[in-house]
Amino acid sequence: LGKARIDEVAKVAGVSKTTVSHALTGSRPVSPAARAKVEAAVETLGYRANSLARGLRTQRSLTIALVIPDITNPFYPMVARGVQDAMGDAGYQVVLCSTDADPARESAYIEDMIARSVDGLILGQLSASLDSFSELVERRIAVVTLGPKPPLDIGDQVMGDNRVATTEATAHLLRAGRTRIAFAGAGNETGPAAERLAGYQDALLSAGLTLDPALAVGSGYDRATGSMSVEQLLDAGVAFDGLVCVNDLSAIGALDALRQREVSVPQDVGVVGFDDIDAAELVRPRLTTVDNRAYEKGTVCGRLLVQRLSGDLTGPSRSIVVPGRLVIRESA
Amino acid sequence: LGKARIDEVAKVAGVSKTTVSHALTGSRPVSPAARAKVEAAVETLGYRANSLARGLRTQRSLTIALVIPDITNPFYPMVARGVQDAMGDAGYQVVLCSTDADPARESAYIEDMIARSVDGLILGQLSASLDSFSELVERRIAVVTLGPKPPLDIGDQVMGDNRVATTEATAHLLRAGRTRIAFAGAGNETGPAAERLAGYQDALLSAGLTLDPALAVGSGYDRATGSMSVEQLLDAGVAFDGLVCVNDLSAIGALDALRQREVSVPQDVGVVGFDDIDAAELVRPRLTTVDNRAYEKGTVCGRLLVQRLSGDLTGPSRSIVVPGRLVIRESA
DNA sequence: ATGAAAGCGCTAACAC
DNA sequence: GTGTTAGCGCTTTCAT
Repeated sequence: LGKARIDEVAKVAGVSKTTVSHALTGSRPVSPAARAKVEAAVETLGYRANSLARGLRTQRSLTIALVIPDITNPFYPMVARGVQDAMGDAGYQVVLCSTDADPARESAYIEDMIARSVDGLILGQLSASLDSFSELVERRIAVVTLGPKPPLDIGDQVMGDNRVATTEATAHLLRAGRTRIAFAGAGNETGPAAERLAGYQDALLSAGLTLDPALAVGSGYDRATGSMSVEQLLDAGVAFDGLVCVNDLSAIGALDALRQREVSVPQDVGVVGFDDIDAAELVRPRLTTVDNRAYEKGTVCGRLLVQRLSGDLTGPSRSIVVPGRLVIRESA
Repeated sequence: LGKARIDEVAKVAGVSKTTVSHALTGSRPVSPAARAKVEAAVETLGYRANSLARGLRTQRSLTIALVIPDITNPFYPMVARGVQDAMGDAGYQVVLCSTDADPARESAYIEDMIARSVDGLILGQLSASLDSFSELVERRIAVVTLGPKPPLDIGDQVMGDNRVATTEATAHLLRAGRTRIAFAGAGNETGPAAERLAGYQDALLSAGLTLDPALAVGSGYDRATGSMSVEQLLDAGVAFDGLVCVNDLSAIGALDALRQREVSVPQDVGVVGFDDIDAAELVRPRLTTVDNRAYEKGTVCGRLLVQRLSGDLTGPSRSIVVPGRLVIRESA
């Protein structure tokens, strides 16, 4: 049991390999009688087609790879689950590759996945050189990118709306009557920070406020970013009654620093984060933040890829935005 | 570029397919001259061996699958990273399969991975029927299990020491002079809870205390488990000055309930958790807990599998314990 | 040190 | 509706 090949199934069923193959894949009509015999033989032998051989022959592996920068970042496991849920039903196997944000590793994974004849690729964050990408284009491998627009058009993209969502989060602070609103993580050159900062500025401007550079502080995406931002503001004697943080981790750091300096949240200062990581609900006060909808992004990526692979979707690359959603808790 | 096959490399290099193959895999001596020509041809053509064809021929895929119950449980991503770090250097590709704790899905994944000729399997939590397992044994696929001892001997195992670690955590409470120590999550039938409860009891007994059934409350592994346990104790008027929780999530729930009932931690009650999830450091007071060493467990699994696959390790299944480590923070 | 040829297990023309 | 046969791209005897 377990190591049977298609010839044996054919022999036991009393038909040819061809018929077994077609009965199993449904690639051409098979008489009910033959089908029944094949199914019985498969059952008794515990047969399962060798997918290496099948893939070699068909040039399709029913496998797609999800390449992400960091599997320990809780955002990506949720994305992965969404992708799996969207593609599993279509019969695709999802292979997860975590690159640790190392461009060399990303290239290596992509090349390896090509060598393994994956049918498609979902790239969670682009850092690799364009070399690997051009190969993707040449080989006509279906690609979906998750995140900001890549320099080269290599496939469909799904992205968030950092700017709009942050505008909304900032507006929430404004609606509470706050007017001196700071931004923690303003100094980041790369990543989504710039868009979030812009969204924050949009909100202030459309509320008729002026931008005070003294209120835009800090850089990075970790807890230290938040605490240092708060300390910088406090030490400089900059008055503020609201704080928009570049992400949840920095917001949690900010909460720490505010508690330490005996500034009460949300009474004295309202704080909002971005991401809605698990910890946002665990800290006290519970963090008001923007749900970046990792799971939904995963399902959108998966559906897009399935459509491309099945030919249901053709034509130029699409770009889909999955809007963030404000989650109001206690911190603002 | 990119779609070259071995014949083309051979032609460009002016040698036979055979020589190209051996030059690339090192499976037999090749003259320096031939090797140089092959390498040049590979370079110019951007050749990469098709791993489906290679696997079909060699019956090895240099791929192993890591089957885990839930990718959104932060424990497993850390394990995955450990496995990857341990196996990547040996040239193995790690494929992650998340089963959502669904036995059917687990079986399906295992069978699928067999069909894909994976060389080995790391099983993060056993729930599948023994059917799939027996096939693993028949096919002599290398298996490492992570977690409690499986009913059938299917390979090496690496596990934690829930009991001993919980004894240590409880002893930490005892050393602080606490004598009325409760356990939250005592009602769990399955999983690691039973071992942890036993460890807690061990500690009390060896401190010369008697076990008060009124102090063993709650069931489950989530935050509600912890809050409800605390409320049950408080409502029943059971005095306690220490609380051992079955895991961090329940400990965080307990912290919530204690704050709500105005019991101060660690002054009135010392609280310890288990797992050391990220949130343990994020809650206030910071949670004292047991680091279950996910990354180390992953590397141990990976190393074990590499040794089995390379033949460096033979003989009966081994069982390796990765001890937990007490992390003292503020809650006790 | 090198090559010719067989074949891993499967599917898909092509014939009937 | 079914079977025969030729490969998919690679490794590996076996022969030189």
